[in-house]
Amino acid sequence: MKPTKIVNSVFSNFLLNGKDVLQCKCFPEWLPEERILEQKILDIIRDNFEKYGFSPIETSAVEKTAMLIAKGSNDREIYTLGRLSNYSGDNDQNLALHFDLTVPLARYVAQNYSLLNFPFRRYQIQKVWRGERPQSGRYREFYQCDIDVVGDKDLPLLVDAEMPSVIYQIFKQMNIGKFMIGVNNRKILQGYFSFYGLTNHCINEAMHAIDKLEKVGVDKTRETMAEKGIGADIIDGIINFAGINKPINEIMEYLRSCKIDNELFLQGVDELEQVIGHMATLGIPQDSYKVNLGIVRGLDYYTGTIYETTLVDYPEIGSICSGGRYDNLTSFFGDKKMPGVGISIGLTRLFSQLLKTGILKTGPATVAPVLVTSMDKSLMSYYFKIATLLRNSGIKTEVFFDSKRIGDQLKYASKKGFKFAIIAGNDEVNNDGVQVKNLETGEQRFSGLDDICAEVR
RNA sequence: GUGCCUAUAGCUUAGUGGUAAAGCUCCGCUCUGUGGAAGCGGCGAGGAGGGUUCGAUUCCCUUUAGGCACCCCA
Repeated sequence: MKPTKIVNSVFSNFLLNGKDVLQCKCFPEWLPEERILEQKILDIIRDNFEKYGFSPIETSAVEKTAMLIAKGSNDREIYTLGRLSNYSGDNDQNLALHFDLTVPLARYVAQNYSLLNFPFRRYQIQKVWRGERPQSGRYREFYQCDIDVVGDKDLPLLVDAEMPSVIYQIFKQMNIGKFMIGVNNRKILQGYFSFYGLTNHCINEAMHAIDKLEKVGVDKTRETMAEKGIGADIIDGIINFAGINKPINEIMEYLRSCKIDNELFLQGVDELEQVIGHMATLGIPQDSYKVNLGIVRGLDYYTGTIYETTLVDYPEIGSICSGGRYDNLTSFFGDKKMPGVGISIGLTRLFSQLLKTGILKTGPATVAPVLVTSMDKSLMSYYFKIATLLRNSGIKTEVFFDSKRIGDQLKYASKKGFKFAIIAGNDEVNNDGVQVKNLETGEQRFSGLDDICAEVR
Protein backbone atom coordinates (compact mmCIF):
# COMPACT_ATOMS: atom_id res chain seq x y z
CA MET A 1 0.00 0.00 0.00
CA LYS A 2 1.20 3.47 -0.80
CA PRO A 3 -0.40 5.69 1.84
CA THR A 4 0.59 8.88 0.13
CA LYS A 5 -1.33 8.17 -3.02
CA ILE A 6 -4.37 6.61 -1.44
CA VAL A 7 -4.66 9.23 1.20
CA ASN A 8 -4.16 12.07 -1.25
CA SER A 9 -7.06 10.88 -3.33
CA VAL A 10 -9.36 10.42 -0.36
CA PHE A 11 -8.42 13.59 1.44
CA SER A 12 -7.65 15.80 -1.53
CA ASN A 13 -10.15 18.39 -0.36
CA PHE A 14 -8.04 18.95 2.74
CA LEU A 15 -4.81 19.44 0.79
CA LEU A 16 -2.98 17.11 3.13
CA ASN A 17 0.19 15.28 2.47
CA GLY A 18 -0.36 11.55 2.94
CA LYS A 19 2.07 11.30 5.80
CA ASP A 20 0.31 14.01 7.76
CA VAL A 21 -2.78 11.89 8.27
CA LEU A 22 -1.06 8.69 9.33
CA GLN A 23 -1.79 7.68 12.88
CA CYS A 24 0.57 8.80 15.61
CA LYS A 25 2.36 5.90 17.20
CA CYS A 26 1.40 6.91 20.72
CA PHE A 27 -2.03 5.50 19.89
CA PRO A 28 -1.16 1.86 19.48
CA GLU A 29 -2.34 -0.27 16.59
CA TRP A 30 -1.35 -3.86 16.09
CA LEU A 31 -0.99 -6.18 13.16
CA PRO A 32 -3.53 -9.01 12.98
CA GLU A 33 -1.09 -11.56 14.43
CA GLU A 34 -0.37 -9.17 17.31
CA ARG A 35 -3.98 -8.35 17.97
CA ILE A 36 -4.86 -12.05 17.95
CA LEU A 37 -2.28 -12.58 20.69
CA GLU A 38 -3.50 -9.54 22.61
CA GLN A 39 -7.03 -10.92 22.49
CA LYS A 40 -5.84 -14.25 23.86
CA ILE A 41 -4.34 -12.40 26.81
CA LEU A 42 -7.50 -10.37 27.28
CA ASP A 43 -9.42 -13.67 27.34
CA ILE A 44 -7.14 -15.08 30.03
CA ILE A 45 -7.61 -11.98 32.14
CA ARG A 46 -11.37 -11.93 31.70
CA ASP A 47 -11.72 -15.65 32.41
CA ASN A 48 -9.83 -15.34 35.66
CA PHE A 49 -11.71 -12.25 36.76
CA GLU A 50 -14.92 -14.17 36.25
CA LYS A 51 -13.49 -17.27 37.91
CA TYR A 52 -13.40 -15.25 41.12
CA GLY A 53 -16.93 -14.05 40.67
CA PHE A 54 -16.29 -10.52 39.46
CA SER A 55 -19.08 -9.11 37.29
CA PRO A 56 -18.42 -7.04 34.21
CA ILE A 57 -19.38 -3.42 33.84
CA GLU A 58 -18.44 -0.82 31.30
CA THR A 59 -18.49 2.87 31.99
CA SER A 60 -18.64 5.47 29.25
CA ALA A 61 -15.40 6.71 27.78
CA VAL A 62 -16.15 10.23 28.99
CA GLU A 63 -16.72 11.74 32.40
CA LYS A 64 -17.43 15.25 33.57
CA THR A 65 -14.18 17.15 33.31
CA ALA A 66 -14.69 18.77 36.68
CA MET A 67 -14.76 15.42 38.41
CA LEU A 68 -11.66 14.10 36.68
CA ILE A 69 -9.74 17.23 37.59
CA ALA A 70 -11.03 17.15 41.14
CA LYS A 71 -9.50 13.75 41.69
CA GLY A 72 -6.08 15.34 41.74
CA SER A 73 -4.97 14.37 38.31
CA ASN A 74 -2.56 16.07 36.03
CA ASP A 75 -4.48 18.60 33.96
CA ARG A 76 -2.32 18.37 30.91
CA GLU A 77 -2.83 14.61 30.63
CA ILE A 78 -6.60 14.81 30.30
CA TYR A 79 -8.13 14.84 26.84
CA THR A 80 -11.28 16.90 26.70
CA LEU A 81 -14.14 16.40 24.29
CA GLY A 82 -15.11 19.02 21.74
CA ARG A 83 -16.54 19.58 18.31
CA LEU A 84 -14.91 20.99 15.24
CA SER A 85 -17.26 23.91 14.82
CA ASN A 86 -18.60 26.18 17.50
CA TYR A 87 -21.54 24.09 18.47
CA SER A 88 -23.09 25.04 21.75
CA GLY A 89 -26.25 22.93 21.85
CA ASP A 90 -24.87 20.46 24.40
CA ASN A 91 -22.34 20.73 27.11
CA ASP A 92 -19.79 18.50 25.43
CA GLN A 93 -17.15 20.95 26.52
CA ASN A 94 -17.61 19.73 30.06
CA LEU A 95 -16.63 16.18 29.15
CA ALA A 96 -13.25 14.50 29.03
CA LEU A 97 -11.91 11.02 28.31
CA HIS A 98 -11.29 8.97 31.44
CA PHE A 99 -7.64 8.45 32.34
CA ASP A 100 -8.23 5.42 34.58
CA LEU A 101 -11.10 3.17 35.63
CA THR A 102 -11.07 3.86 39.35
CA VAL A 103 -12.48 7.36 39.23
CA PRO A 104 -15.31 6.21 36.91
CA LEU A 105 -15.92 3.31 39.29
CA ALA A 106 -16.31 5.69 42.20
CA ARG A 107 -18.82 7.74 40.24
CA TYR A 108 -20.65 4.62 39.07
CA VAL A 109 -20.92 3.24 42.60
CA ALA A 110 -22.14 6.54 43.98
CA GLN A 111 -24.64 6.95 41.16
CA ASN A 112 -26.01 3.38 41.33
CA TYR A 113 -25.63 2.90 45.06
CA SER A 114 -29.19 1.81 45.66
CA LEU A 115 -29.16 -0.67 42.77
CA LEU A 116 -25.90 -2.45 43.52
CA ASN A 117 -25.20 -5.36 45.83
CA PHE A 118 -22.45 -4.90 48.37
CA PRO A 119 -19.73 -5.94 48.61
CA PHE A 120 -19.69 -4.89 44.98
CA ARG A 121 -17.32 -7.01 42.93
CA ARG A 122 -16.78 -5.76 39.43
CA TYR A 123 -14.26 -6.05 36.65
CA GLN A 124 -13.73 -3.59 33.87
CA ILE A 125 -11.52 -3.98 30.82
CA GLN A 126 -11.47 -0.77 28.83
CA LYS A 127 -9.33 1.71 27.00
CA VAL A 128 -8.20 4.77 28.91
CA TRP A 129 -6.44 7.90 27.65
CA ARG A 130 -3.62 9.95 29.05
CA GLY A 131 -1.86 12.74 27.22
CA GLU A 132 1.59 11.57 28.23
CA ARG A 133 4.68 12.14 26.17
CA PRO A 134 5.12 8.68 24.71
CA GLN A 135 8.04 6.48 25.62
CA SER A 136 8.88 2.85 25.23
CA GLY A 137 5.71 0.92 25.99
CA ARG A 138 3.87 4.01 27.11
CA TYR A 139 0.95 5.04 25.05
CA ARG A 140 -1.73 7.70 25.11
CA GLU A 141 -4.46 5.14 24.64
CA PHE A 142 -4.25 1.82 26.45
CA TYR A 143 -6.16 -0.99 28.07
CA GLN A 144 -6.61 -1.16 31.79
CA CYS A 145 -7.92 -4.37 33.26
CA ASP A 146 -9.29 -3.65 36.71
CA ILE A 147 -10.97 -5.59 39.45
CA ASP A 148 -12.22 -3.96 42.61
CA VAL A 149 -14.27 -5.01 45.58
CA VAL A 150 -16.13 -2.11 47.14
CA GLY A 151 -17.66 -2.51 50.54
CA ASP A 152 -20.46 -0.60 52.21
CA LYS A 153 -18.85 0.80 55.38
CA ASP A 154 -16.35 -2.01 55.83
CA LEU A 155 -14.49 -4.73 53.97
CA PRO A 156 -12.60 -7.67 55.49
CA LEU A 157 -8.86 -8.10 55.02
CA LEU A 158 -9.51 -11.42 53.30
CA VAL A 159 -10.32 -9.38 50.21
CA ASP A 160 -6.81 -7.92 50.32
CA ALA A 161 -5.46 -11.47 50.11
CA GLU A 162 -7.75 -12.47 47.26
CA MET A 163 -6.25 -9.91 44.90
CA PRO A 164 -2.80 -11.57 44.79
CA SER A 165 -4.55 -14.86 44.23
CA VAL A 166 -6.19 -13.53 41.08
CA ILE A 167 -2.91 -11.98 39.96
CA TYR A 168 -1.14 -15.29 40.49
CA GLN A 169 -3.66 -17.22 38.40
CA ILE A 170 -3.56 -14.74 35.54
CA PHE A 171 0.19 -14.50 35.17
CA LYS A 172 0.66 -18.19 35.66
CA GLN A 173 -1.72 -18.86 32.82
CA MET A 174 -0.18 -16.18 30.62
CA ASN A 175 3.02 -18.18 30.75
CA ILE A 176 5.40 -15.24 30.74
CA GLY A 177 8.03 -16.58 33.12
CA LYS A 178 8.67 -16.09 36.81
CA PHE A 179 6.89 -13.20 38.47
CA MET A 180 6.91 -11.78 41.96
CA ILE A 181 3.96 -10.18 43.71
CA GLY A 182 5.25 -7.61 46.16
CA VAL A 183 2.98 -6.78 49.08
CA ASN A 184 3.22 -3.91 51.53
CA ASN A 185 1.05 -1.76 53.73
CA ARG A 186 1.20 1.98 53.41
CA LYS A 187 0.58 2.50 57.09
CA ILE A 188 3.91 0.92 57.94
CA LEU A 189 6.07 3.46 56.13
CA GLN A 190 3.81 6.30 57.12
CA GLY A 191 3.89 5.28 60.76
CA TYR A 192 7.61 4.76 60.57
CA PHE A 193 8.11 8.26 59.23
CA SER A 194 5.91 9.97 61.76
CA PHE A 195 7.54 8.01 64.58
CA TYR A 196 10.79 9.64 63.52
CA GLY A 197 9.13 13.03 63.59
CA LEU A 198 8.79 13.83 59.91
CA THR A 199 6.25 16.50 59.05
CA ASN A 200 3.43 15.59 56.70
CA HIS A 201 5.18 17.35 53.86
CA CYS A 202 8.40 15.49 54.57
CA ILE A 203 6.53 12.19 54.73
CA ASN A 204 5.26 12.70 51.20
CA GLU A 205 8.72 13.62 49.95
CA ALA A 206 10.21 10.62 51.71
CA MET A 207 7.58 8.30 50.24
CA HIS A 208 8.31 9.68 46.82
CA ALA A 209 12.02 9.15 47.26
CA ILE A 210 11.53 5.59 48.51
CA ASP A 211 9.29 4.86 45.53
CA LYS A 212 12.26 5.58 43.29
CA LEU A 213 14.85 3.84 45.44
CA GLU A 214 15.11 0.76 43.29
CA LYS A 215 15.29 2.79 40.12
CA VAL A 216 17.84 5.47 41.03
CA GLY A 217 19.90 3.68 43.69
CA VAL A 218 20.86 4.37 47.30
CA ASP A 219 23.24 7.29 46.72
CA LYS A 220 20.81 9.29 44.65
CA THR A 221 17.99 8.58 47.10
CA ARG A 222 20.13 9.71 50.01
CA GLU A 223 20.89 12.91 48.13
CA THR A 224 17.25 13.57 47.26
CA MET A 225 16.11 13.05 50.84
CA ALA A 226 18.76 15.40 52.17
CA GLU A 227 17.65 18.06 49.66
CA LYS A 228 14.07 17.68 50.83
CA GLY A 229 15.10 18.48 54.37
CA ILE A 230 15.02 15.04 55.90
CA GLY A 231 17.45 14.73 58.77
CA ALA A 232 20.74 13.15 57.81
CA ASP A 233 20.66 11.01 60.94
CA ILE A 234 17.57 9.08 59.84
CA ILE A 235 18.07 8.85 56.08
CA ASP A 236 20.15 5.69 56.17
CA GLY A 237 17.72 4.13 58.59
CA ILE A 238 14.84 4.83 56.23
CA ILE A 239 16.67 3.49 53.22
CA ASN A 240 17.72 0.33 55.02
CA PHE A 241 14.21 -0.18 56.35
CA ALA A 242 12.57 0.20 52.92
CA GLY A 243 15.16 -1.96 51.24
CA ILE A 244 14.94 -5.00 53.49
CA ASN A 245 14.99 -8.08 51.31
CA LYS A 246 14.41 -11.14 53.43
CA PRO A 247 11.97 -14.02 53.70
CA ILE A 248 8.52 -13.00 54.86
CA ASN A 249 8.73 -14.50 58.33
CA GLU A 250 12.01 -12.73 59.04
CA ILE A 251 10.60 -9.40 57.90
CA MET A 252 7.49 -9.85 60.03
CA GLU A 253 9.64 -10.82 62.99
CA TYR A 254 11.75 -7.73 62.44
CA LEU A 255 8.67 -5.50 62.22
CA ARG A 256 7.35 -6.97 65.46
CA SER A 257 10.62 -6.44 67.26
CA CYS A 258 11.74 -3.04 66.05
CA LYS A 259 10.00 -1.16 68.86
CA ILE A 260 8.43 1.60 66.86
CA ASP A 261 5.71 2.84 69.12
CA ASN A 262 3.39 4.37 66.61
CA GLU A 263 -0.26 3.47 66.31
CA LEU A 264 -0.35 3.65 62.51
CA PHE A 265 2.80 1.59 62.19
CA LEU A 266 1.52 -1.14 64.50
CA GLN A 267 -1.81 -1.19 62.72
CA GLY A 268 -0.05 -1.56 59.38
CA VAL A 269 2.09 -4.41 60.66
CA ASP A 270 -0.96 -6.12 62.05
CA GLU A 271 -2.89 -5.80 58.78
CA LEU A 272 0.05 -6.97 56.74
CA GLU A 273 0.46 -10.00 58.94
CA GLN A 274 -3.21 -10.91 58.53
CA VAL A 275 -3.12 -10.44 54.77
CA ILE A 276 0.01 -12.58 54.45
CA GLY A 277 -1.65 -15.23 56.56
CA HIS A 278 -4.77 -15.23 54.39
CA MET A 279 -2.64 -15.46 51.26
CA ALA A 280 -1.12 -18.67 52.54
CA THR A 281 -4.59 -19.96 53.34
CA LEU A 282 -5.72 -19.18 49.80
CA GLY A 283 -2.94 -21.41 48.54
CA ILE A 284 -0.82 -18.88 46.69
CA PRO A 285 2.60 -20.53 46.23
CA GLN A 286 5.15 -19.10 48.66
CA ASP A 287 7.74 -18.40 45.97
CA SER A 288 5.47 -16.09 44.02
CA TYR A 289 5.09 -13.32 46.59
CA LYS A 290 7.10 -11.43 49.15
CA VAL A 291 6.85 -8.50 51.50
CA ASN A 292 8.51 -5.41 50.08
CA LEU A 293 8.48 -2.49 52.50
CA GLY A 294 9.73 -0.18 49.74
CA ILE A 295 6.55 -0.32 47.69
CA VAL A 296 4.81 3.04 47.85
CA ARG A 297 2.69 3.59 44.72
CA GLY A 298 2.12 7.14 43.61
CA LEU A 299 -1.58 6.93 44.31
CA ASP A 300 -2.94 9.41 46.75
CA TYR A 301 -5.86 7.30 47.76
CA TYR A 302 -4.24 4.03 48.73
CA THR A 303 -4.38 3.78 52.47
CA GLY A 304 -3.51 0.21 53.44
CA THR A 305 -2.37 -2.88 51.57
CA ILE A 306 -0.52 -2.19 48.33
CA TYR A 307 0.72 -4.52 45.61
CA GLU A 308 3.19 -4.38 42.81
CA THR A 309 4.00 -7.29 40.51
CA THR A 310 7.19 -7.61 38.49
CA LEU A 311 8.76 -10.17 36.16
CA VAL A 312 11.73 -11.72 37.94
CA ASP A 313 13.89 -12.06 34.83
CA TYR A 314 12.89 -8.71 33.36
CA PRO A 315 12.96 -6.14 36.17
CA GLU A 316 13.45 -3.37 33.62
CA ILE A 317 9.86 -3.78 32.51
CA GLY A 318 8.80 -2.51 35.92
CA SER A 319 5.43 -3.08 37.53
CA ILE A 320 3.07 -5.16 35.40
CA CYS A 321 0.16 -5.09 37.81
CA SER A 322 -0.47 -2.97 40.85
CA GLY A 323 -3.16 -1.89 43.21
CA GLY A 324 -4.16 -1.65 46.80
CA ARG A 325 -6.74 -0.77 49.41
CA TYR A 326 -8.36 2.60 49.76
CA ASP A 327 -10.51 3.66 52.68
CA ASN A 328 -12.78 5.99 50.94
CA LEU A 329 -13.52 5.50 47.30
CA THR A 330 -16.55 7.72 47.02
CA SER A 331 -15.70 10.54 49.39
CA PHE A 332 -15.95 12.99 46.55
CA PHE A 333 -19.60 12.08 46.00
CA GLY A 334 -20.93 11.99 49.51
CA ASP A 335 -20.22 11.13 53.08
CA LYS A 336 -20.74 7.38 52.77
CA LYS A 337 -17.65 5.48 53.76
CA MET A 338 -16.92 2.96 51.06
CA PRO A 339 -13.64 1.11 51.38
CA GLY A 340 -12.32 -0.87 48.45
CA VAL A 341 -9.50 -3.06 47.28
CA GLY A 342 -8.47 -3.33 43.67
CA ILE A 343 -5.79 -4.15 41.18
CA SER A 344 -5.12 -2.98 37.69
CA ILE A 345 -3.17 -4.47 34.81
CA GLY A 346 -1.93 -1.93 32.29
CA LEU A 347 -2.28 -4.40 29.47
CA THR A 348 -1.06 -2.38 26.49
CA ARG A 349 2.22 -1.47 28.12
CA LEU A 350 2.74 -5.02 29.35
CA PHE A 351 1.81 -6.50 25.99
CA SER A 352 4.16 -4.26 24.02
CA GLN A 353 7.02 -5.07 26.37
CA LEU A 354 6.31 -8.79 26.16
CA LEU A 355 6.54 -8.56 22.37
CA LYS A 356 9.62 -6.36 22.43
CA THR A 357 11.57 -8.62 24.75
CA GLY A 358 10.42 -11.73 22.92
CA ILE A 359 8.81 -13.20 26.04
CA LEU A 360 5.73 -13.70 23.90
CA LYS A 361 5.86 -14.44 20.19
CA THR A 362 3.12 -13.83 17.67
CA GLY A 363 1.52 -16.74 15.85
CA PRO A 364 -0.59 -16.84 12.68
CA ALA A 365 -2.08 -13.73 11.13
CA THR A 366 -5.43 -15.51 10.92
CA VAL A 367 -7.78 -16.93 13.49
CA ALA A 368 -8.93 -19.54 10.98
CA PRO A 369 -7.05 -22.82 10.74
CA VAL A 370 -8.46 -23.69 7.32
CA LEU A 371 -8.23 -22.04 3.92
CA VAL A 372 -10.42 -23.42 1.14
CA THR A 373 -8.53 -22.72 -2.06
CA SER A 374 -10.35 -22.07 -5.32
CA MET A 375 -8.60 -23.86 -8.11
CA ASP A 376 -11.46 -23.68 -10.57
CA LYS A 377 -13.82 -20.71 -10.53
CA SER A 378 -16.61 -22.85 -11.97
CA LEU A 379 -16.53 -24.92 -8.78
CA MET A 380 -17.05 -22.01 -6.37
CA SER A 381 -20.38 -23.40 -5.13
CA TYR A 382 -18.57 -26.60 -4.17
CA TYR A 383 -15.98 -24.58 -2.23
CA PHE A 384 -18.72 -22.69 -0.41
CA LYS A 385 -20.38 -25.97 0.46
CA ILE A 386 -17.11 -27.21 2.01
CA ALA A 387 -16.69 -23.95 3.93
CA THR A 388 -20.24 -24.13 5.26
CA LEU A 389 -19.67 -27.71 6.34
CA LEU A 390 -16.60 -26.67 8.31
CA ARG A 391 -18.16 -23.52 9.75
CA ASN A 392 -21.21 -25.42 10.92
CA SER A 393 -18.86 -27.67 12.86
CA GLY A 394 -17.33 -24.64 14.52
CA ILE A 395 -14.16 -24.64 12.44
CA LYS A 396 -13.12 -21.15 11.37
CA THR A 397 -12.69 -21.17 7.62
CA GLU A 398 -11.69 -18.71 4.92
CA VAL A 399 -12.42 -19.16 1.23
CA PHE A 400 -9.92 -17.83 -1.30
CA PHE A 401 -11.65 -15.65 -3.90
CA ASP A 402 -8.97 -14.28 -6.22
CA SER A 403 -8.11 -15.92 -9.51
CA LYS A 404 -4.60 -17.02 -8.76
CA ARG A 405 -2.58 -20.11 -9.45
CA ILE A 406 -2.93 -22.79 -6.83
CA GLY A 407 0.74 -22.28 -6.00
CA ASP A 408 0.13 -18.65 -5.16
CA GLN A 409 -2.87 -19.59 -3.07
CA LEU A 410 -0.78 -22.00 -1.05
CA LYS A 411 1.88 -19.34 -0.66
CA TYR A 412 -0.75 -16.98 0.70
CA ALA A 413 -2.00 -19.72 3.02
CA SER A 414 1.37 -20.53 4.52
CA LYS A 415 2.42 -16.91 4.90
CA LYS A 416 -0.76 -16.08 6.71
CA GLY A 417 -0.37 -19.09 8.95
CA PHE A 418 -3.23 -21.41 8.06
CA LYS A 419 -2.76 -24.97 9.29
CA PHE A 420 -4.69 -26.63 6.48
CA ALA A 421 -5.48 -25.91 2.87
CA ILE A 422 -8.43 -27.58 1.19
CA ILE A 423 -7.78 -28.23 -2.49
CA ALA A 424 -10.38 -29.52 -4.92
CA GLY A 425 -10.59 -29.74 -8.69
CA ASN A 426 -12.72 -31.87 -10.97
CA ASP A 427 -11.01 -35.07 -9.84
CA GLU A 428 -11.96 -34.49 -6.21
CA VAL A 429 -15.43 -33.22 -6.98
CA ASN A 430 -16.17 -36.32 -9.03
CA ASN A 431 -15.18 -38.43 -6.03
CA ASP A 432 -17.22 -36.34 -3.55
CA GLY A 433 -14.18 -35.19 -1.63
CA VAL A 434 -11.22 -32.84 -1.35
CA GLN A 435 -7.50 -32.90 -0.82
CA VAL A 436 -6.61 -31.82 2.72
CA LYS A 437 -3.08 -30.45 2.82
CA ASN A 438 -1.34 -29.96 6.15
CA LEU A 439 0.72 -26.83 5.55
CA GLU A 440 3.03 -27.45 8.49
CA THR A 441 4.07 -30.98 7.50
CA GLY A 442 3.33 -30.81 3.79
CA GLU A 443 1.30 -34.02 4.00
CA GLN A 444 -1.74 -34.23 1.80
CA ARG A 445 -4.46 -36.78 1.47
CA PHE A 446 -7.86 -37.28 -0.07
CA SER A 447 -10.80 -36.95 2.25
CA GLY A 448 -14.45 -37.66 1.62
CA LEU A 449 -16.89 -34.87 2.50
CA ASP A 450 -17.98 -36.61 5.69
CA ASP A 451 -14.43 -36.82 7.01
CA ILE A 452 -13.16 -33.30 6.33
CA CYS A 453 -14.01 -31.89 9.74
CA ALA A 454 -12.17 -34.69 11.49
CA GLU A 455 -9.16 -34.23 9.21
CA VAL A 456 -8.63 -30.58 10.16
CA ARG A 457 -9.06 -30.86 13.91
C1' G B 1 5.11 20.47 29.96
C1' U B 2 11.17 20.48 30.09
C1' G B 3 15.98 18.74 28.09
C1' C B 4 19.09 15.93 24.53
C1' C B 5 19.13 13.18 19.89
C1' U B 6 16.89 11.72 15.13
C1' A B 7 14.01 12.23 10.28
C1' U B 8 16.17 9.15 2.86
C1' A B 9 11.33 3.69 -0.73
C1' G B 10 6.21 -0.12 2.91
C1' C B 11 10.62 -1.71 6.44
C1' U B 12 16.12 -1.51 7.65
C1' U B 13 20.06 1.31 6.22
C1' A B 14 24.18 3.87 2.70
C1' G B 15 25.89 8.23 0.39
C1' U B 16 26.23 13.38 -1.56
C1' G B 17 26.14 21.40 -1.96
C1' G B 18 25.31 19.31 -8.76
C1' U B 19 21.71 12.28 -12.29
C1' A B 20 20.06 9.37 -4.65
C1' A B 21 22.51 3.37 -3.58
C1' A B 22 21.35 -1.27 -1.55
C1' G B 23 19.05 -5.41 1.31
C1' C B 24 14.28 -7.09 2.84
C1' U B 25 9.02 -6.65 1.55
C1' C B 26 5.67 -6.17 -2.51
C1' C B 27 4.29 -7.07 -7.83
C1' G B 28 5.37 -9.84 -12.51
C1' C B 29 7.80 -13.93 -15.01
C1' U B 30 10.49 -18.77 -15.14
C1' C B 31 5.63 -21.92 -13.09
C1' U B 32 -2.46 -22.27 -15.54
C1' G B 33 -3.15 -29.04 -10.09
C1' U B 34 0.51 -27.85 -5.11
C1' G B 35 3.52 -23.21 -0.57
C1' G B 36 8.25 -22.28 2.11
C1' A B 37 13.68 -22.23 -2.42
C1' A B 38 16.31 -20.13 -6.56
C1' G B 39 16.95 -16.95 -10.85
C1' C B 40 15.42 -12.78 -13.80
C1' G B 41 12.59 -8.30 -14.23
C1' G B 42 9.55 -4.25 -12.10
C1' C B 43 7.03 -0.42 -8.78
C1' G B 44 8.71 2.79 -5.15
C1' A B 45 12.12 7.73 -1.27
C1' G B 46 15.15 12.61 1.67
C1' G B 47 8.30 14.71 7.06
C1' A B 48 6.33 19.89 6.14
C1' G B 49 7.29 25.22 5.59
C1' G B 50 10.85 29.01 5.06
C1' G B 51 16.06 30.89 4.46
C1' U B 52 21.33 30.88 2.41
C1' U B 53 22.94 29.41 -2.77
C1' C B 54 23.40 29.63 -9.79
C1' G B 55 21.81 25.00 -7.54
C1' A B 56 19.80 22.18 -0.93
C1' U B 57 18.15 15.60 0.42
C1' U B 58 22.93 17.68 2.36
C1' C B 59 24.03 24.07 5.65
C1' C B 60 20.63 27.40 8.87
C1' C B 61 15.68 28.56 11.11
C1' U B 62 10.63 27.16 12.19
C1' U B 63 7.24 23.32 12.58
C1' U B 64 5.58 18.30 12.82
C1' A B 65 6.65 13.36 13.98
C1' G B 66 9.80 9.58 16.34
C1' G B 67 13.59 7.89 20.22
C1' C B 68 15.63 8.57 25.15
C1' A B 69 15.64 10.95 29.92
C1' C B 70 12.72 14.12 33.23
C1' C B 71 7.65 15.01 34.87
C1' C B 72 3.74 11.74 35.79
C1' C B 73 2.34 6.72 36.41
C1' A B 74 -4.33 8.07 39.97
